[in-house]
Amino acid sequence: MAGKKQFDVDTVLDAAMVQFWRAGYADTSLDDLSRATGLNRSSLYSSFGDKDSLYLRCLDRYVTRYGERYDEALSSASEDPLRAMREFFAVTLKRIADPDLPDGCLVAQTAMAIPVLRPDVAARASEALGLQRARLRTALSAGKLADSDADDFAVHIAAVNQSLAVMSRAGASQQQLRTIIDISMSALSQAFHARS
Amino acid sequence: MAGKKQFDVDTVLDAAMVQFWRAGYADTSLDDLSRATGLNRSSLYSSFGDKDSLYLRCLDRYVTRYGERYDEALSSASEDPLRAMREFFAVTLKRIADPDLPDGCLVAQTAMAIPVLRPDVAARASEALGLQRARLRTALSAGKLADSDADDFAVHIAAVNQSLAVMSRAGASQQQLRTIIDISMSALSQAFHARS
DNA sequence: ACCATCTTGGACCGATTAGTCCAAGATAGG
DNA sequence: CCTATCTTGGACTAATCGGTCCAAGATGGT
Repeated sequence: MAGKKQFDVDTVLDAAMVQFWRAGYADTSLDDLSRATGLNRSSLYSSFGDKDSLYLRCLDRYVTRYGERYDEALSSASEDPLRAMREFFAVTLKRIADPDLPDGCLVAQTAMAIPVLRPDVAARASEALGLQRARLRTALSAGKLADSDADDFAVHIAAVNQSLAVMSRAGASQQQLRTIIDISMSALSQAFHARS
Repeated sequence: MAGKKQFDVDTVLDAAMVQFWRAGYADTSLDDLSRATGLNRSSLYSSFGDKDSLYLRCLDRYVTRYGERYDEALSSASEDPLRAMREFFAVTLKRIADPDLPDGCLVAQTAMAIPVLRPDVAARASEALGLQRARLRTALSAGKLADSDADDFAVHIAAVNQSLAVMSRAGASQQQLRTIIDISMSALSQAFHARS
């Protein structure tokens, strides 16, 4: 042991994640990462491997961090599924409203780049969307929605959630994003009332 | 007057458009464009200007081409707005199902890259989404939906349409895309029945 | 048939890319 | 305090980037 790391790994990963999130994989150079993290190329390589490895780590970090928040939002689904779903969307809205974070979504960003990404990175993005769908389906089932409806709404809500990423990038207002969500919520509400 | 162009401009623009659409702006090099179009760099430059100009032209081409199809789909809105809206989505579904075209959507692709694009290119993508919203609002109003509902559904449907781009990139099936649409259609159907 | 003019292919440029390497400095154990 | 070991900054490489240039060839008006 000698020569102590002169930076905090979590802080650096957050900075790299934000950089990738804002500019995407292709438009983020190692110089950009170096500038964003305050580390130079050598330290970046010795600590995190090459650009792909670092990207994968940032993507996992993103998926885990917001995955936890989505899980938490959905935790009350068995008692009040509509409220749980509103809280699910609130996680995304809050993230978009945060001025310290980029608009959009790192998973959506990655998904759009799938044709030019390394297969393993592309797979990770697809997995993340699959996980999101599974999360939603479980919550909707717990909220007593019929299985087939739960499947359908899980897909729909995951998609609408991704649409917020695109629309926010294009400058949609928080009000508009809420409108997008409200209409899906009204459909979900109908489905709950229709069941009996 | 002399030296005739040895290629068809429309064919070349289509090839360039597909290339940008599939790989995005940053991941498309001039060599890629040269390969995709069969033209070499000199001809590309002399005919279409630099990379940004060509991109803008491809984006306009995309917006115009599919804009016309969306308009046509919505043309029956005053008689049967629900059918018109289904046909609107059918334009997107058909495009995604076409094996000769990339998944996703060039406008969504562009929107996701807005933070790193030249301001005028970014503006064009936002305009395209605004145009889409306006198109939908007009159709819904013509279909006798209350103005406030027409505004809301226009935003929602434009967003859901973009979500199909993200989901198709991540490998969603036609069946899943249809499910996403159907739930929005059920909400729209409700709104029409609720009016009186 | 000639020639002015346009298109074309390929060589070329400086800048930037991802990734490597190593000498110099910092650190902690003994 | 000494030294073995780790981190760090910057120089470096080969490849690729967007963009330019020009000689050679093709074309159409006269």
